[in-house]
Amino acid sequence: MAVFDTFPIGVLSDRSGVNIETVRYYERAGLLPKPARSAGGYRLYGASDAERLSFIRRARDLGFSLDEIRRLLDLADRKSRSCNHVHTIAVEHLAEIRAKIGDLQRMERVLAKMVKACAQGTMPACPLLETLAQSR
Amino acid sequence: MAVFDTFPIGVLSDRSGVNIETVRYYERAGLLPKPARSAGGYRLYGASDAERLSFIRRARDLGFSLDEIRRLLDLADRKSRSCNHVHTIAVEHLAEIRAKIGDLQRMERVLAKMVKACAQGTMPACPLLETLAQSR
DNA sequence: CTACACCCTGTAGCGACTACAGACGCAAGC
DNA sequence: GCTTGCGTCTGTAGTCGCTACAGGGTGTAG
Repeated sequence: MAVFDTFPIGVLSDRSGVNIETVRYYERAGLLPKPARSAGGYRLYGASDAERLSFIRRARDLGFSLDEIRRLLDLADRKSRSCNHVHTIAVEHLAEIRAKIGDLQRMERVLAKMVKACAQGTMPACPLLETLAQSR
Repeated sequence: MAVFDTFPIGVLSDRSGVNIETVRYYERAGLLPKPARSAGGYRLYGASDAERLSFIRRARDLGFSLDEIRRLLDLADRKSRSCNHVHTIAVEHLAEIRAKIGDLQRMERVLAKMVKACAQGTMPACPLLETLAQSR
């Protein structure tokens, strides 16, 4: 019968799409539990580790910081799954994302205006540099 | 008559709104020239340094990397003010900003949907955590 | 038995700062 | 002239989220 099938770090890396070095980094950072080891000292992972790592990767893709993810994992681990806490973290994070979008859009507007004003030819003075040089 | 009036780093910091430590960092990073020194070894700055630092700060506010700023300053210093180069740097940077905005907007959509699906009450299972845990 | 891919630890690097520790400079008050 | 107290100096280490080695050990297929 199939016992717990375990796999080394390279397989985990391939399955989850997370770099080997990053996996070890997550372990050091306390996001992944310390895995079992083979006789020779190799890390041995199981299916639950792959799941956890996938969770981390998806949360990273959504822009959560490792600290936020740590808190999410804690909530999941403790099964004190008070949806409240999770909801709070997500809402705060959403606000951060929206603020960043706003900042970038403001930058975009200013830059686009500058670029438009700057003729691409070679000119005695560059309006782009001058715009930046002006004191406000 | 007023000779070159110079001022120490703290005044430069106040005038430009750039942290003292950051000013020294910019010097190490080659963005600011090495300033004159007082008999006691204090850095002595002049008006042109304040201008240069303000240029850097405004460019940073627009999201230019220090490397991009170094290139912009080089162009300005050499007076080989080929507007072409400056324009190219700005256009590339604008594309980066737009890409970032796109990424963040995608994150926002996914997160907002998740948050909406998650009732704020205390539930046995949290739809938010589950959404993240699902394999795709 | 050898070759080779894989894995191990530990350390250093990135970018753009920020935060010290421990020493020195400088101006004003007494 | 001496003390007080702030400003400044250098050098180093920390932050975040990785990534990239060096220099060794492990596991396995031919």
